Amino acid sequence: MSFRRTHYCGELRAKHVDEAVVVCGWVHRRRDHGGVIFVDLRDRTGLVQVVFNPEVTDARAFAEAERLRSEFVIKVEGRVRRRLPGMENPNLATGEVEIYADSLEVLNTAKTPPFAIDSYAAVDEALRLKYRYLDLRRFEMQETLALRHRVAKLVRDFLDSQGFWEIETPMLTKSTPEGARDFLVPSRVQPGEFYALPQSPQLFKQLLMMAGIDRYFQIVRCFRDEDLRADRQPEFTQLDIEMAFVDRDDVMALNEALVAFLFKEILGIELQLPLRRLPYQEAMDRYGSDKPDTRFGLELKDVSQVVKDTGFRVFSETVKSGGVVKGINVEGAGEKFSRREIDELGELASSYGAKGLAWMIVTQEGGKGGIAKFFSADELSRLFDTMAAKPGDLLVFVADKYEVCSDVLGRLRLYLGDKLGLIDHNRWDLLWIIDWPLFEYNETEGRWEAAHHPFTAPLPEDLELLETDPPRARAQAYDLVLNGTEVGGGSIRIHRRDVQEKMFAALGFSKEEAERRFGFFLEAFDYGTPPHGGIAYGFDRLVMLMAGKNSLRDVIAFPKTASAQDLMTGAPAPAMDSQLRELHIRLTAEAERRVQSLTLDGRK
RNA sequence: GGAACCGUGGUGUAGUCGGUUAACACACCGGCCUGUCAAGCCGGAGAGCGCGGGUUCAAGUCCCGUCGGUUCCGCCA
Repeated sequence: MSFRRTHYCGELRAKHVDEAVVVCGWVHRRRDHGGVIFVDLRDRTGLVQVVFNPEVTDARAFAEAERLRSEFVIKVEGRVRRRLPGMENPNLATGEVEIYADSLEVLNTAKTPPFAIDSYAAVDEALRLKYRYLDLRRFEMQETLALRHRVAKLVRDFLDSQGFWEIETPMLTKSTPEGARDFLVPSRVQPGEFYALPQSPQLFKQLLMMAGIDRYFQIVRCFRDEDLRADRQPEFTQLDIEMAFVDRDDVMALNEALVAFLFKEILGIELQLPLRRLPYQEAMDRYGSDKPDTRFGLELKDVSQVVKDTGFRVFSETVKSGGVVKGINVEGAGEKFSRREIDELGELASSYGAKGLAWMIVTQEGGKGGIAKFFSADELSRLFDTMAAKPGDLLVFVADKYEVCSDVLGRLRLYLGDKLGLIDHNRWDLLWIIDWPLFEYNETEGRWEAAHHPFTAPLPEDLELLETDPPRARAQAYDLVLNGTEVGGGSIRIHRRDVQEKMFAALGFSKEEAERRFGFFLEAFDYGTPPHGGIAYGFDRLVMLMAGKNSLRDVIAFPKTASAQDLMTGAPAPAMDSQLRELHIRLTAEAERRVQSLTLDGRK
């Protein structure tokens, strides 16, 4: 059967007047005036008004039109007419014209959908996800999917023009050491053994460099079995890039050009290049974050030196025992905030891990409230100096280890920036965070770990530190931060076996363990590995920010809920006993009981 | 693993300090209607309040548990 569609609904304009057209789509809305019937016909390009007029339309088609309902799928043959003067609809791209229908074919009827496709009212997200194919019919969702497609297309165009090859890497692979929990896939053929789904193609892209591919990229699905957030899904997409014979500046320059290209093409924005580079340590000092939102102030100030001898013991003792006292000047909030709001800040600080939040309000006479009474006039004036405080300001302080102070105040800063409306949402704030530490301390495990991953090269001048003082070693790593969200991160990689072995040693891997986990990779170093480096973007996150969305679910066609379920397909679901047997898997008694109850309730 | 918020016709909401018939808008069904475009007018049907238990003379309203959604902490780069 041929549909002979001549145009998409949303593309009809005045220039098409008098043309005979065939359009197909869904009935978006229907206005039945008894005599004349208007149908807004929808496809992915937009709406066009179709007119069924008994004086023009043949009687059979008109009778059919009377039975049309929302979401019926129809084909209309007709003629494009200019709308009568005064009848144009400026809200519609096709509003200058309409189609006079000659014939109508109902290709499919439709039940009334569980929520309105044409409404902009918020719909319960669970319902949207259950009927995702209906949700995706909404213009807003289609626009986002189109944007995502265009970003992907432009990425491919740009990287192709720069000599990159798109190469696929395995989904069924071996666990890579990226800290997150792996999704495992049982092997039927090798009883008791498992594949891991990739957390990223890290090792493969380095092996491609070893293979002489020189420039590789991939838009690739990655998997991490950790709890979800608005900006975290268990399966997500990375834009993965790797290049050989490059240094840090080469990689950063290429990526700046890429991002500038995307911003210009998608958003019409000219980025100022090169992008700002902020050393990690400075970001932590000033913003308490390794992905600072620098669209607003409220910077952190270190007052340790000012308060180290004060009578307020919480402060002086902290400094004496090697901690720091840092604060934020919440400008104007001394007058604006109620006591209740200040207490809320304290509760927030506690929930972020602070022992407490010290505060005071700056007045003409000095300070009042909170901890003001513990300080002499002289101490207050030096404190206000450091904090750049003026009457009416609210000062908040955390006294603790450096890491705790930074983290707590960094989070409070974000909360306050939002609460006080200091964030300019029209600004695109892009910057690099560079000079990362190579290692970071894992409190729970009680050991040093790779801050980025164990293949990150140290700064050349810090190579020595790998053996003498690892915690001080800095990495040739760089993160790209957009409006306070990490959108990409990468590094120059280690390309010499001796350095890689030192790295493993610094991480406390025994020779045997390194051999067992990465033997194949270490061996590859012996066969001529070029210097190389790259980056990986959170593709969904990038699209989310460019689309102005707050949730990853809005830029993924079929996302999972916060409890990692797919409400449409019902995944995950119990497996059949026969499947489990083939895979050599037996459920625990607890899992067995749970599956039983799911089945009995009819939930699965 | 923890916390908070939410769950009332198909959808979005209201429902006060527990009180007798659960309200409104949209959608839906029928009728009228030849220029609307979130069409209009008239009429109608549709929920016992996520589920289970408890307190009470009486429970959308209070309590406990549970399921689901969302957000945050932990986790995750």
